[in-house]
This record gives sequence, structure tokens and C-alpha cells, in this order.
Amino acid sequence: MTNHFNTKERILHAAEDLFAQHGFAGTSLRQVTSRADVNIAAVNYHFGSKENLVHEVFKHRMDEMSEKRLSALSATISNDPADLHGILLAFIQPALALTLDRHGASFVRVLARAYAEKNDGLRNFLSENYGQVLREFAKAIAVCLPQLSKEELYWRMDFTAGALTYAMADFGLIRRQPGVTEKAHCEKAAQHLITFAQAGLRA
Amino acid sequence: MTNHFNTKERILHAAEDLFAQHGFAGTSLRQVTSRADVNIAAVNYHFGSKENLVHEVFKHRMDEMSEKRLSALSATISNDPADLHGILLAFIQPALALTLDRHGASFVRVLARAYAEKNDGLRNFLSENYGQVLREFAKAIAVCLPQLSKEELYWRMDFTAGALTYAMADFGLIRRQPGVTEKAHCEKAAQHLITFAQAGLRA
DNA sequence: ATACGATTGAAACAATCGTTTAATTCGTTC
DNA sequence: GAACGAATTAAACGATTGTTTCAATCGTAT
Repeated sequence: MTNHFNTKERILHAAEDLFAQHGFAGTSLRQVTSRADVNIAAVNYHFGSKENLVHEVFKHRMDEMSEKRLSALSATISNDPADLHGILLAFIQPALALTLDRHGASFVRVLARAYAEKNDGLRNFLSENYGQVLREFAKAIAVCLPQLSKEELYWRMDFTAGALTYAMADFGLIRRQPGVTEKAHCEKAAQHLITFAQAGLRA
Repeated sequence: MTNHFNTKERILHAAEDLFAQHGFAGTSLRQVTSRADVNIAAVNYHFGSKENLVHEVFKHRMDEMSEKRLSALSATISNDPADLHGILLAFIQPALALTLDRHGASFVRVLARAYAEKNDGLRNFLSENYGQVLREFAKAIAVCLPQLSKEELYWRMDFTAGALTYAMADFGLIRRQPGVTEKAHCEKAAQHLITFAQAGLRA
């Protein structure tokens, strides 16, 4: 059962893990191909370049997460357009759910890293595919909080996204306790974050 | 007036800028020494190694920020131990003030990057010199919000720190408008963040 | 079985990496 | 001004980087 994945998928998974651990520049293609147990030339054969591999790693997870977020959002607001709690859950849950998957957890860290990258095409690539999702959520939240100015709403959404990224990547003081399962830790994080963000947004 | 700084300081400043732009692994010592206009050997002469240079870049700003935070904290709570707004200001203001300084603004990005680094000694180095400051603030906030469990408090402080990091590094949707000065943008960020975090903490 | 495009393999490419060496220059002290 | 340690310089070190080459191998359709 060890490896029914093909070369391209094995490279993607190995890259995801290693990028999460050592960053993009800090990970060599030889590390990737060694972990994936493929030849070094396979990267440039299947992905063209290292930079392209980075983009593919992102697209792979990001598209999935954005789709889940948007479908959860539309399901929530079609039921009750003013359900702020549900909207926040639609935003947060797909992100935190990633941490339950072994490679997904790595991607979460990759994502946190990407936010720290400034100049590279990575940030543009990210805001292009991701900005639209954020704007959809902004519209939905604006319905719940009509008294909030657009400027204030954007600020608070940024703060929420920051808190989410921080929590997902397991930064800060809070760490998962040894006796607590990953899944339980994750659900607790979502619950606390929604409470926090909802109060902050309503402030 | 161009350069009254000595070699060591020029290296520190150049490294700060470049680490912010391209990350630690993504920045070569030749880039650093080229921008600092010093010989390549100067880095290993003055700092011993690249890793040590990274640590020095951190220590330089971090000690300053921690000191400002703690003195602002003690000034606030000696006046009114239950002044949550003041406590949050003591935490947020010194961080955002960094963005007013040219190299300080770079350091803010460096800091955001550091949070994304997982395994390296950098994170340990950071939590050693930084964890104590966070714990001081946790104690002060606990006085304001005695009904909050320790676990809940830590979660919400993590979220606050995440939102702060995110806002400082200029991620997300919000960007400084062309007509707004850096200082005004910074003050507005602090004001919004405190409102948001205070409501979240009191939730 | 043969042929053929897709994939993998071992090896090498030039370029750049962090670091070191040894000679030279600078600033200070006697 | 001689002397001496600190600081800077040019040059090179071996190791590793991303990428390329070309032959060997694989799977599939004829």
C-alpha cells in the first residue's frame, strides 16, 4: 500500500512537506526528488522548473479550499443571509480541515510562508486566485453588519485572516497538548477563533 | 550624509532589507555585502556565520521592541490595572511604530517570515527571548478579564498576535492608500486592531 | 514481435553558495 | 616613525544549486 502514486504526485507531496519545513528557497530539488524517490530530472520533466513546481503545489490545494469555502458560503447564506457564525465557519472550516490531512497540514504552513513572500510572483498569483474568494465573503459579511463601513470591514477581515493563518500554522503560545488528538485540537481552534472573530467583527 | 555607519551596521541594515524581501535562505551573503558595499569576507569576520547574522538582525530590533512594550505595559497598569485598551496599545504600538522607520519596516516583514520558519533554531531563539514578554501581557490581561480561563486567554492572545503580524506586514486586502501617509496609515491600523482585539478578548 | 512516444536513469553542465586563506591597509599606541 | 592589532581586500576553496543531455527503459498500439 506504500506507493500507488505516480511520479508527479509523489513529487507534489514531497515538495509540499519540504516547502513547509524549510521554505521554498530553503528546499533543494534534490531533497524533493530524494524524498519522492524519483530521479532529479523528473522535476524539470514534469514541471518545467522549480518555480513552476511551487505554483503547482499551491494551485493543487488552493483551488480545493476555495471551492469548499464558496460552496459552504452559498449553502449558509441561502439558508439565512444574516448567519454571521455560519459565514465565518464557511471561511474557517475548510482551512482548518486541511490540517487533518497529513500533507494538508504541511500545505497550511506553506500558505503561511507564502504570506511572508513579498515581491515574488507568488503573491500576485495568490491574490489573483484568492482575492475573489475574500471579496465574496466580504459581501456576505456586509449583509450581516450593514452598519460597518467598507473600510472597517476590510480591516477586520484582514485581522480575521491573520488570526486564522496564525492559528493554523501553530504559531504562538498555544500548542496542541500531547493528550489531545489533532482533530479535537482543530475543532477547538475553530470554535475559539469563530467566537473571537465574531465579537471582533461586531465590535 | 550617505553613510556614516560602520561596516557591521551597514551589513545589519542591508541584511534586514534583503531578508525581508527574499527571506533568509533566499538571500545570499554576496547580495548582502554588495548592498552594504563591503567585502564578502566581512560577514564571517564580524558575525562568524550567516546563521549568526540572522540572529543578530533579530536581536537588534527585538530587544528594542520588547523593552518598549514592557515599559509601556508597566506604565499603563501602574496607573490602572484594568485598562485593557491601554494594555493592548502597549502591545501593539511598539510593533507598528517599527513600520515608520525604513529599516524597521523591513524588520516587520522579517519577523513575519520568522513565524513561518518551523524547525530552525530561529523559532526557539524567538520564543526564548519573546515568550516572556507574551506571558507578561497574558498576566496583565488576565487581571482585566478574570472570568476568562487561561486556555481561552492564550487562544485569544494568539489570535491578536496573528492579526497584528498580518496587519504589520501589509498582507491581505488592505493596502495603504496613495494619499495617506505611512504614519497615518499606521495609526489607523493600531486603532482598528485595538477595537477588534478588545472586542474579541471580551467576547 | 515491432515500432514509437512517454517516462526514467546516470552523469554532467555552468553558476552560485557559504566559508576560508593570506596579504594588505588602516588606526592607534608607544 | 616604528610597531602591532584590527579591519579590509582579492582570490580561491569545496560543496551544492537548478538545469540539461542523452541513452536506457517502459507501456501501448499496430
